[in-house]
Amino acid sequence: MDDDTLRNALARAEALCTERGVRLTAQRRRVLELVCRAQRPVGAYEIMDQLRDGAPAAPPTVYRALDWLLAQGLVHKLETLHAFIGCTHPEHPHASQFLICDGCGGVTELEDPSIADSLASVAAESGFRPSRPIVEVIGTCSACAAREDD
Amino acid sequence: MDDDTLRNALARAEALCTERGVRLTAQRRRVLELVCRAQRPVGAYEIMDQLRDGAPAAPPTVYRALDWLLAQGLVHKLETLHAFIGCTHPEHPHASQFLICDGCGGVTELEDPSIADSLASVAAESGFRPSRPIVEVIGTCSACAAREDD
DNA sequence: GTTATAGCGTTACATTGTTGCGCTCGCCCA
DNA sequence: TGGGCGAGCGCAACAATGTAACGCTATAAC
Repeated sequence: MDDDTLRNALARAEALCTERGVRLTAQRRRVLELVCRAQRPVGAYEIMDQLRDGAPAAPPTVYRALDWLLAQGLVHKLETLHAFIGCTHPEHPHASQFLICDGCGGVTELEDPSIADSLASVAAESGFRPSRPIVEVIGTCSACAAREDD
Repeated sequence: MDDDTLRNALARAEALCTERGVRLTAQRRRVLELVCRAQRPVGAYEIMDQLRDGAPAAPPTVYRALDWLLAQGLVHKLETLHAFIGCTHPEHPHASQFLICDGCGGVTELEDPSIADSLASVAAESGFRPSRPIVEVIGTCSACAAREDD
């Protein structure tokens, strides 16, 4: 994420929080900035490491910030990687899908209605009420696949 | 899982391994039996606890057995729970989906082609080659929903 | 201003998963 | 038939991730 995009993302987050009447504190903002800047999944302890310069933060501090950012939909957690990534469209609540490349570590966030619909209808058939649908597809991205095919 | 079903599952596993020319050793069988008997997600350390009677097993032993059982498709790992569950139809390779109730902790394994197809086509659009599609839906099962509605 | 509450710091700890090394047992083949 | 080879396992230590509990501080509401 280049500096402009990053500033843009942070500004949007700020606006969203104001609109919602919730507090994007300095800690939360610091963590959000680090997650967004990375443009790849970052672990909680990696965030802590980056925070050592300046005001160091202990695990509970970082996890509290991350939990809050998750609740606000500003970041996502990738369960298979134990890592976090900035949300690409936090304006509305959504059920995302993630394509995770195990070659380069890159992650693509999708928001495909057909998948969400399939999930919802299958769940409905069994009377199940989804609250948090998690879709993480491990595989090889097109760039890495091309490299492998050499 | 009642005793008959369990014995059946173990017998099927045994047959599959013979057919594949791989070794379902005593350790692996013990772990598989514990996972299948539970009928709910069990953690690796929970398995270790159950193994204390008899021959105790250290973490690497249990994880090695679990990794092997995963590779053979005899158990699944639920990433969101850090837990394992017996596969309900290990005969063929498959991409499963899981409905995970956060009320009772019960898990339903599905194998719905519409979801798998949606995932595959969306991945294909971006040139992504899926190797391990993970779908875990957290929510409330019908029984727990009924109880809540009281 | 006073007070209730959300946020944060700190310590200690819990849970989950891994690395490395060496021994043994079963299997293959000369 | 026995020599070697590799898969499997025991063991010790450790790494990574995530939590609990408690009290202080700063912000917001009245």
